[in-house]
Amino acid sequence: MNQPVEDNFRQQVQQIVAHIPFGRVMTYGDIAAMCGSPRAARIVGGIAHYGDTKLPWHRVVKKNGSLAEGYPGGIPAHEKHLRAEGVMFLPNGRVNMLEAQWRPALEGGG
DNA sequence: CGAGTGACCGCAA
DNA sequence: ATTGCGGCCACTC
Repeated sequence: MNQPVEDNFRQQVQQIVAHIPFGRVMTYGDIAAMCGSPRAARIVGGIAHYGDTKLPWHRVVKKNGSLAEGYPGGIPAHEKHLRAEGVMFLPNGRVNMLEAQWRPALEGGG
């Protein structure tokens, strides 16, 4: 249960992002924190740009619920992809962090 | 190997 | 709600 992935930061990021369930979203800061560096939020974004582009990065949003700007296609595209998964959006153009934000800790408690 | 960069975050006015 | 500034850490050229 304890893989030596501690040396691979992006390995974890990609791992987590690849485990984000359908119709859910995660924040850069949270993902970074899960990797051990809560201050590496921007690095998570960087990995999204340099790392494996085959991952569902569109399920990753900012802490305030807004979408990423450097997304391939722009926020308009990022939004569409999320909406395509059933993610609810607010009238201000942000994601409903109350329903979409994924909570891995609740997956085992319900 | 060295220096710069970035799909961010938090605080203050 | 908006604007301005620093920090932080891994990745790339």
